[in-house]
Amino acid sequence: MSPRPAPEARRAGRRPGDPDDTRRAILDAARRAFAASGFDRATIRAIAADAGVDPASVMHHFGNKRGLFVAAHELPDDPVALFSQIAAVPLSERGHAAALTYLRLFAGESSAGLSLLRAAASDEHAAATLREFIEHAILTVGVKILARPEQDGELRLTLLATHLMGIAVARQVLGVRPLATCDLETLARAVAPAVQHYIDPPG
Amino acid sequence: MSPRPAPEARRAGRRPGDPDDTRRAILDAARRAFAASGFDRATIRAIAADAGVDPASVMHHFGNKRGLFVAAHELPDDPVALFSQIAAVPLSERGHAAALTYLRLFAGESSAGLSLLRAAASDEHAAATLREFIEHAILTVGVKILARPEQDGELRLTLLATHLMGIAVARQVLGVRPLATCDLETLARAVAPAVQHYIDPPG
DNA sequence: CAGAGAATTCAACGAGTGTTGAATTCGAAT
DNA sequence: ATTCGAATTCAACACTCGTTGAATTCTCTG
Repeated sequence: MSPRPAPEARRAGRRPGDPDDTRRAILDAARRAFAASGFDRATIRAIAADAGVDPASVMHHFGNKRGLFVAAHELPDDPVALFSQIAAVPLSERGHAAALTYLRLFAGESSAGLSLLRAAASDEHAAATLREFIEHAILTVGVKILARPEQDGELRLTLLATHLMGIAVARQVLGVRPLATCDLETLARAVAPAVQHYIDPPG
Repeated sequence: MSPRPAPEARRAGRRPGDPDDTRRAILDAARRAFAASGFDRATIRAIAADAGVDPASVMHHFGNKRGLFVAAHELPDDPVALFSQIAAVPLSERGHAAALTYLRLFAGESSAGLSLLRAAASDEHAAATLREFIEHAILTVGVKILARPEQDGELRLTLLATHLMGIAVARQVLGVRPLATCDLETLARAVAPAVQHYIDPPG
């Protein structure tokens, strides 16, 4: 008899308010889902449900699943600023600073770095994105943090980056102890000497 | 008129020969597929086709997809022997030896280590398997390669292992240069000092 | 040689996925 | 006020995948 439909059913049609709120809610849910489950296992239906939205709305805003993934991984952080921050500290403490900076890049529940890393394991597009970020960052700004850039600098910086990426994988993806139950600060202190070695090799 | 069916059609029924050949062919194809595409994207249909076999035959031999995955990742190598090999060389060269041993663990097109690593990115079972292998190997035999096991030995060994795992990820999953285009020997030489630091820290 | 059981294929089911088109409602420009 | 377009939902399609049950052929034992 009552003219309104089922109490919990949302009718079709545009909602009052800013549509960008919907967009942001979808992106947040997508980042959480991709970081937790990787590209394949994260489903648009689950992301839409988490964002309180219909799956078709996700398609409307981002075209397809890959478009959503790409939009969710546009890095707001400028890598130049990231590395400059390391180069600003004295040479003897750059190992610790670099370790902390890199580890933070992959920490957090909806970290774009972690999400990209997870996806890269089985998706060539994600792997290419991460590869190009690493190579580009190293070639353009990374050498600034080195003590003597002339000799094998590119290789050393790459090893530095992959060392810390490996720690992030073990910590956040595999959950290897004692890494997973260790705060970033003490972890950075333990890694600092090795990282410092890549920045400023003796001899 | 000819009584035989279509030329390329294989009839149902048991084949002459050793059924273990089929089993081995399936396992080989599975290792290739899992290492190349990860657990989710590797399909039983593709594995069966690669092995020249019907998908139902895969189910008959291994029960389900996870059973196939587990069977394809039963490690033939004894981790104890692996680490003893490192402990056998003089202390000053253990960094190089450890690097080479670890990197080989993930090298190769159908490496079980690489395959497990790829799968671990999105599968909790695979992640647990790899985590337990790393933790167990370190706790039981890894400490033998250390110069002084007493102080932070567990953490140092874990960092060593994750360093080299990170290199493997960058090399084989992401394809980061110059790592991907570098042979294992020169790579091991470049990493050796950092690894040595974890085995025998100065001071 | 007869029969049990294993190996193999075939065809199909059922579940889950990304995606689409139509219908509906709101905001903004004219 | 009207109209156009954007946002949103609903229902459904098409596809792929893992898995299953029946039918067929081989091997092995007694």
